[in-house]
This record gives sequence, C-alpha cells and structure tokens, in this order.
Amino acid sequence: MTYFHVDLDAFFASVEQQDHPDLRGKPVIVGAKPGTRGVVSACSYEARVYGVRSAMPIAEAVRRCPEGIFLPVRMKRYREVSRQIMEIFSSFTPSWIPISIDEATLDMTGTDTLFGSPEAAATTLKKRVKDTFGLTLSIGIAENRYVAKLASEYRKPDGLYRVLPGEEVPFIDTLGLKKLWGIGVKTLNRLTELGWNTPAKIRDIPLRVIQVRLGKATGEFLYRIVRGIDPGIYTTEVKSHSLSQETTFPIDVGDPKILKQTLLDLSHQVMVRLHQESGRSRTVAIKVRYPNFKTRTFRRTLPHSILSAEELFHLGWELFQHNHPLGSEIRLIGIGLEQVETQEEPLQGELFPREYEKQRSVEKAILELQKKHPSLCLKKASLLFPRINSPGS
DNA sequence: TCTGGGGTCCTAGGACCC
DNA sequence: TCTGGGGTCCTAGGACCC
Repeated sequence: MTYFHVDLDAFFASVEQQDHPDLRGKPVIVGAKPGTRGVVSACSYEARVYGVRSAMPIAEAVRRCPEGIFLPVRMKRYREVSRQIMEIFSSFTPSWIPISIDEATLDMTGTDTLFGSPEAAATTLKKRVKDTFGLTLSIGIAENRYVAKLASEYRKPDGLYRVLPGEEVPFIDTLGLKKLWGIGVKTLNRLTELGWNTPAKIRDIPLRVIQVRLGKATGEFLYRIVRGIDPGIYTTEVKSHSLSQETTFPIDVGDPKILKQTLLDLSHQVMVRLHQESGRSRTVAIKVRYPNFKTRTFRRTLPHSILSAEELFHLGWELFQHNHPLGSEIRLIGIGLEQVETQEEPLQGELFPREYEKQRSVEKAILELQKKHPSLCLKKASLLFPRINSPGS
C-alpha cells in the first residue's frame, strides 16, 4: 500500500500572498481583528519567525510582531481555491479523502505505471499545484495514512518525505511523543508523570497496563501509534454528526434581551444548515462560556425531531434559563443539534407540536426562495434589529 | 498571553428494562 | 432484606484536531 498525505503550507496566508503579490515575503497574519477577542487562524512563515502561531490570541501576535500585516479570514475565497486544488488530487487517484480545507489523503497504491515511483508522483503533484496556483504543498508518503500524516509534517514547508516500508518504528522514534498526532498537552503530561517519555518506552508496556492508566480507547490508540500502526484516524462511515453555531461577545454580556436575540439568530443559522443537508435531529445542545473561561454544556433529547428554528430557539432558551444564574455575565453562547441523521423519508409517525409544523414549512419555503434568487435577503423581522456587535448600533 | 469556531470521539454515571 | 448481569439511552464533560 502507498498513501500520500498532502498538506497545503500556511494555506490562508499563502492564498493572500498569491492574491496580493505585494504581501509576498512579508509577515502575513490571517485571523481576528487586532484589539478584539480572537485568535490567529493562519500565518506566513515570515510571521512564524517572530513566534506567531495559529490559535494564538491576536493580542499576543500583535505584541510579538507589531509590523505584521493583519488580514481578516476570507473563508469563501479559501474554499474556492481548495476545491480547485482538490480537483488536481482527484486526477491522481480516484481514491482520496479530503480531511479539511487544506489537507487530503490519497491512496496511490498501484499508480506506478501512470506516475512512476511514489517520489516521482509526489514531485509531479507538487509542481502541478505550484505552477497552477503558486502554492506549495508538503507531502508525506508511507504504507499507511497515519504515518503518511506524520511524514507530511516532518519537512514542512514545501516538504516531501517518504517513510519506507519497515522504517516506521525508527521514524516514530525520531519524532518523539510530542509530535505524534493525537497526543496533546494533557496526555503528554500524563505520560511524563508515568515516566513513559518516549515511544520506545511505551512499546515496552503491555497493552493492558497502558489501558488501566489511560483508558481503554486512548490505551489502544497509543499502543498502535508507537508501533507505526494506523489507529484508523481517517475511517469514514459516520452514522450521525452534529451542527452548531456559537459566538463570543466583544465584551461579556448579562442582558437577557441581547442573549435571547443572539440565541435566536444562531438558531436560525443552525436550522438553515439542517434544512440544507436534509437532516433531522431530536437533541438540542446549549453551550455557555463564563468570563473565567469555564465552559458548560446542556442538552435535551426530545421524543420527536426538532422542526423549526423557532422551536430550536425555545428549547435552547429554556435550557439556558434553567441552568444559568439569572443576570450573570457570559462571554460565549452557542446552540447546536446533535445526533443529526439523514432524513431518508418524509417525517411521519412522529407527533409534533402543532405550532412548529407551520413554522417549518415557512422556513423551508424561504430557503427555497433564497436558493432560486441568491441576491434576495429574507430574514425574520426580529433578526433585523441591531445587535450588540453591529457597527453603529 | 488571556484564550475563535466548528467539529469528532471517548468516559462515566444515572435511569430504566429484562 | 439485600442483591446479579447485561443492555440501551441519555447527560455532562474532557481531550484533541483543523
């Protein structure tokens, strides 16, 4: 088996540098607006020299790199470029899986007659993307997807690294625990406490012992990865999933009117996405983050599917009020649907609260209308009132 | 430093049933 | 009166990733 893991280098920042040639060679930082509560989404390698990293608070990025060029996230543009690049991937193999906007794994088994050796194929792929889009890729090649992923990280940016069959264990040992995908800060600390500091050390521990210390799943996961065995991180086959929208306020909010309005707004966004994918769900979940950053979630499962944004909002608001001390401030509120399933047949046999059935049809009709006339902007009147973070309100 | 937004998967405990 | 074992569904939270 031969797998490629393909990863676009500093993707958002690189797209900006392509679209604006004057930004090339400069420290570009894509993310939240400086001065706000937000983080870095991506940054160019020129910015990394200053110690800027993605997920870093934007305020910290400004401190480290005052001369940085701070740009907003243009997700639509990145998605468009991503789609075009993924088309190139699909011309190399029919068997590929998109992992995220800037990553994919390709099954290149048996493509030698078409593209030559794996290294030759990877070189061709890198050149195609560079010539067409001006963007660089890092490619990892290995016998399984997990090791290929690690190999793509190994020589970033513009990397190409192959872990030869049989060389997985030495390669893992070179990386060390910290660089293994799936081991985060908490697990690393726990392993350090246990004195299990290297992949080689963990290979000496029996599976049962690892599982007693770290749990059944994590134990098995660790047992496999230190041996270069794919734990199955990219297996597809998802039965249900979740949909959510959340927002962090510019300043902490206690005013129930603002909270209510925000929740209604978010409920509509979630429901639009549910309609778009023709899904259904019986479980609503609320997320609240307090000024001290403590985060709580509350959920409720109903005997029937949730039909409309209005219903979703009411359930969410009830949950919120029931669990939240009146008047105390919060920094984030979010709402979502869980256990979303594809709705294969029209809803039937379920008993719904009457009032929401009508709303459901209205919402679906609006969505259809918007699909036909994308310029149309239809919104509930209550959503048209100014919100706390809209300018000039 | 002061921490976004969107996800996935796992764990542990309680309720309930057979 | 003190007590099984297994299964399913649900809730809350944690870890991790992009």
